[in-house]
Amino acid sequence: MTRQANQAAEELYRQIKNEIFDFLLLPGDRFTETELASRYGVSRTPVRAALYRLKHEGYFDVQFRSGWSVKPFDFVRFDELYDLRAILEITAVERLCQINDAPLSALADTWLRPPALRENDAKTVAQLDEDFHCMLVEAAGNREMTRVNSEVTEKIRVLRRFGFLTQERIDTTYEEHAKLLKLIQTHRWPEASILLRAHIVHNKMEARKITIHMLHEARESSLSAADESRDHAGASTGPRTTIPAAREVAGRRKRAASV
Amino acid sequence: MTRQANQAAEELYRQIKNEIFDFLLLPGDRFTETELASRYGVSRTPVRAALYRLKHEGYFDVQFRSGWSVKPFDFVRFDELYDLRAILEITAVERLCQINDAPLSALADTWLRPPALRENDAKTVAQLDEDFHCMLVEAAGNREMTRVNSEVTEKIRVLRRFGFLTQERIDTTYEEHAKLLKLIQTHRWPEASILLRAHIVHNKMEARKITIHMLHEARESSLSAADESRDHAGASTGPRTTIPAAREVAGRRKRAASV
DNA sequence: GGATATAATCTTGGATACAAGAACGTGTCC
DNA sequence: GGACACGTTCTTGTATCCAAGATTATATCC
Repeated sequence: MTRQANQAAEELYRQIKNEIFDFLLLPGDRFTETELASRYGVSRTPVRAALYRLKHEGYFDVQFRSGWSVKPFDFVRFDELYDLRAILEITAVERLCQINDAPLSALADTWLRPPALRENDAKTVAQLDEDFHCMLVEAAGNREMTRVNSEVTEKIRVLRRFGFLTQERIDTTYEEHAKLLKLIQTHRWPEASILLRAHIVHNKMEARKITIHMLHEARESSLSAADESRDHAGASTGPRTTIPAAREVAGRRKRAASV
Repeated sequence: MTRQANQAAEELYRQIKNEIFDFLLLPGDRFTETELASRYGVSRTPVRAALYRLKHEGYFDVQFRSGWSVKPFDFVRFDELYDLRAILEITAVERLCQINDAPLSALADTWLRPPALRENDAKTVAQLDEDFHCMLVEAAGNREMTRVNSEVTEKIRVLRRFGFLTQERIDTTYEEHAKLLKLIQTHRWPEASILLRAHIVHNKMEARKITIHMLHEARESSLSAADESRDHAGASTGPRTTIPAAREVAGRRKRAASV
């Protein structure tokens, strides 16, 4: 068994990204490489590799000799990401509508089941929803399209994760996904397209609304809010050694007053 | 004037990427961090930053304790990239067709000029062609779409650069671009879409054909072919200090027999 | 010559050292 | 209190060091 290349850096990349998704690192937060290095018990080298990767993906900024910061929320950018996602998914659905044996049985198993068997946990449904939309694109067969769609999906995860906090949103999601699958299977392209775009826009508005609220909460009571969101999402299961209250991160620096 | 962050690494990133575009680094070539570091007169640290960035963008592979290699050409992947590009550009054109004041005057200046004033140099036309297609997407106004399209454009540049070696290809490009601009200005969406897709597919086939030929040539006579393509494209104008014949790169390693 | 065991050399990943200068705190002056 | 000067601390970017093991070269045996 040959060791994976850049193991520590890869692991850090995932963990730090999860800190953003879990609102442990809030938009505008400032931090240093040394802080992360000591939190994770490694040297600055792999931390820098992970941070630079995340910077190139648009999550962080770095100021020369002055530290790092989490990019502030930019809802115009989120709109553009949602729009790009819609373009890719609608194109995928258009193509799936034109073939007879679209490989969607796994999705059908999850989304066409009777209401009694549906999932109800917000976190679970959020993950299922991501999988649904990504697998739709994947089924269209273009791996580059799939890759870009997955990246876009991750970038809006921080919003999207809050789209399933009410039973009404979960029910709507199940109904719309089921409807979409049926339209694809019966090759009803125009209706499928219209439904999917409405579905995406609807979710976007909902997620944005709740995100602004959550962000406000996290700002108000830093520690408790962070713990709550951590409990709630629970994404980081890795062997984190000593990560004392990540909200302490800002240290003497002031957090920028960004949305 | 505050210094740019990661200056050496950023510059290396551009230069090494250009080595790929210029066929100085051929698909399958193997090399080490130390080689590049001494070629560019820096330490391994910024080289590693640049290489890892390029690796994440899909240009390189790295084997733990065993060196780096240029990803072999994968024409299926190129097809998928061309297809993704077509999706983005056609969507952009669809949207441009629906507005009255599409900001395309700069493009019109370049592509609607009388034949006597046209560019004829292959390298220049290749750059103009890239600009045309990227600005078309940019004009649609979605920055994320623009960003992805630019990345995709770079990834197929290594093929596309050979699409303008004959006068016939240059003339066809001028005619089709002019036609497309007129269709957009007159809001003739279906025709514009069909023309653009045909244009992209046509260019793809042409570029692929020539690329296979060029690759073969570069393999046969390493040094001269490299120098010629360097002269021809001349992309790297930076302050390269001591870069002796980059084709020596492989050293004792064997180059994989990849397309 | 050809195969095999063994030693020398290379290579990456991560830790550490260092330089230039940005941010910060403190003391001083008014 | 407020502004400014100055010295300390902190931070990033790059170079260098080191460990583990992959690769190559060499010696040995048949």
